[in-house]
Amino acid sequence: MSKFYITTPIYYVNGEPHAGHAYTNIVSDVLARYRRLKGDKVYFLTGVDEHGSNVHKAAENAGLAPQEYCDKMAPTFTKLWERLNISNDIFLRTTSDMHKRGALKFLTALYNSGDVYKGPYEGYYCRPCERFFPEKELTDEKICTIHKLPLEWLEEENYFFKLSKYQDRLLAHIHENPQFIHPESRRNELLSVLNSGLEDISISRASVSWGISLPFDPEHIVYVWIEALMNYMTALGYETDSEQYQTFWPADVHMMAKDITRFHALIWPAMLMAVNLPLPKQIVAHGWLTKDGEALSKTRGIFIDMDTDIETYGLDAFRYYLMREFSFGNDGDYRPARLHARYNADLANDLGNLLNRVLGLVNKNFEGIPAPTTPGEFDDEIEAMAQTTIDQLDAHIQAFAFDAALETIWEFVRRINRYVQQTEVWTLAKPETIPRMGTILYNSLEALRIISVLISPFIPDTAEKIQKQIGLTEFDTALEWGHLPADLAVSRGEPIFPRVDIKKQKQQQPKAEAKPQQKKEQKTTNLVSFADFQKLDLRVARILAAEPIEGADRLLKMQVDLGTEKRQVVAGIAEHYTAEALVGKQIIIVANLEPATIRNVESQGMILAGSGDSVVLATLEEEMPLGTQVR
RNA sequence: GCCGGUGUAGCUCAGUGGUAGAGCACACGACUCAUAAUCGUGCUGUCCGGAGUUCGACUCUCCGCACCGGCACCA
Repeated sequence: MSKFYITTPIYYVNGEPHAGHAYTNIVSDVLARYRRLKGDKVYFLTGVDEHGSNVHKAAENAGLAPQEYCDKMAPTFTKLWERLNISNDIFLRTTSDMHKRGALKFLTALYNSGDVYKGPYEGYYCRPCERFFPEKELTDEKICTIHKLPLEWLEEENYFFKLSKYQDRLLAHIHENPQFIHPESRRNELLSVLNSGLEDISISRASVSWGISLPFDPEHIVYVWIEALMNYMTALGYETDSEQYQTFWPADVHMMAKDITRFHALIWPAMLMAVNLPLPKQIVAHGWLTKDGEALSKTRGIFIDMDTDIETYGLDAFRYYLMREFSFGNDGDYRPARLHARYNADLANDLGNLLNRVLGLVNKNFEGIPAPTTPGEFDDEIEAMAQTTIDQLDAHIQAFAFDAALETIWEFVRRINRYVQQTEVWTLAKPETIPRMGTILYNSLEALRIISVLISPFIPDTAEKIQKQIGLTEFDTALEWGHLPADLAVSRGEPIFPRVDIKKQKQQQPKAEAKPQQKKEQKTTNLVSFADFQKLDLRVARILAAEPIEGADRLLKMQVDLGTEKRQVVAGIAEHYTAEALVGKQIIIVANLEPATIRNVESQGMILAGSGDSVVLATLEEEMPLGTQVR
């Protein structure tokens, strides 16, 4: 027996959980359940990240104290995990004492390692850019390449972690442990990041108040990302060096979406190296979900309506679909129509109907499950296939190939349907053949029992339902053929997956179309005086010509007519507008913005556009003379 | 623009240096124990395009196109 510690990220509480979170946790849940099935000692962590300025702001907007806000938000996550049947062993909140104390201990250790140093963070700073210029970008004149303004020499107090020091060790580790980052595409990506060099990272924020103070300098709050990573250890009781911690650290799998691999595969291991602790075994990244081919977007109201689909098809169908249809690691397109197809074809027709037909025959012809007294054709093949299915499943799960894993199980399901068909069991209810009939039905039920065990990590409720109908009172996880006792009283109930016809589904459509989510009110924190506003010179202009800028995906160079003069402007809208589509359009530009050079092209103004998940140019309701002031 | 990946039946995808496969969908047939289920048979493909290596390439090399991801760019 080995141990298996799997973690999901801890999610920011400044928003409701969505389908992406659900996917991460379901995948992790499948792995956790599978390992438990194999007899491993499993610890499964999920939780929420409650600190940092984003949470602070969200609380303010909600008119709550940060802690109050967190207390209100955390249950939206726990409720979802219950709904999705997530079998986590702990739900960690970063405002818990356990976490805070553990974090302090870790930070102290990190500090004592000598790899933390206090600024002064000195560098050339551009105020309009609000950022420091890295060495690489500095010119001899020490001028901001964007604003053409002299850079200021600035010193800011900050704590840093010597990430750069670990570049070689990280490289070596990734090379020596090919499994460390999964899938390989992410691994390659991170190797290329490593090869281009690491810079030290700031681990504290002086301007933030909602968080954990550095134990060695209470004036500073630990940067929320750094704090969050430590949760994987604090959740085990790192602070007290508990038995739990001794048993389970290092983590076997850190599961996450692809966007946060850098923190987990580079920064976190380097931090652990610094304090001389073992590294997690595997960083595993999955892709993002899209919906009917479109990126999810709050503002455009594109989201996955889990509630409706779970209501229509049941939780297990939802879990099954996510695991069966998506190729793990790649982005997956969530399509309710596909869920529907999978539900009817795989769950209702193949599996549900198989159980139903076999139990029907047992009910009609026997008192309880018949004993397998009379071997015959195909029996050995079925039994052998049970074993190969078990073996192949294991290989696929090791490789995170959940789609292949389920496909393998379903090949077996289909084989049993064929077995029933080939043997024509229903014709054997005659005195001379009834023992053979009983044997075939026993074999079919035993196959179904093993199938129920194999699918239990994916669709646990269904697995239980199957065993209940077979007549088992306690869930039997044995994978040995023949474990099913004869004479059990079966209790054939309602079909476990009643077919859902399309009409029904269509009726649900209006509901699914739903409400584009209302944009959360964003409180404007920085008020601007009217005088300041008046400084802006906004004007109506027309685009005369537009062309892409070579070497930049997002930029378009445009000639615009202001009535009195013509200007050249650069705008980052190439991903949303083609050059041709722009010509002739009336738009609004900021006419008195200081010129800037972008990608060696001078921009003498700025075009206004709504800018969120998509980008839409700002125009006037009706055309007006060029040069008209906008205010 | 740089780095990496993908491009195979209507759909989702597997695959091998020797002239292509699975599931779904579709058509026809069988069967009737079962949830209009199941089983069988069949169906369609310029295996992205071009050039090259080879006796022979979908599979290797190069060039190109499209799409996806990472980085840069986003006044």
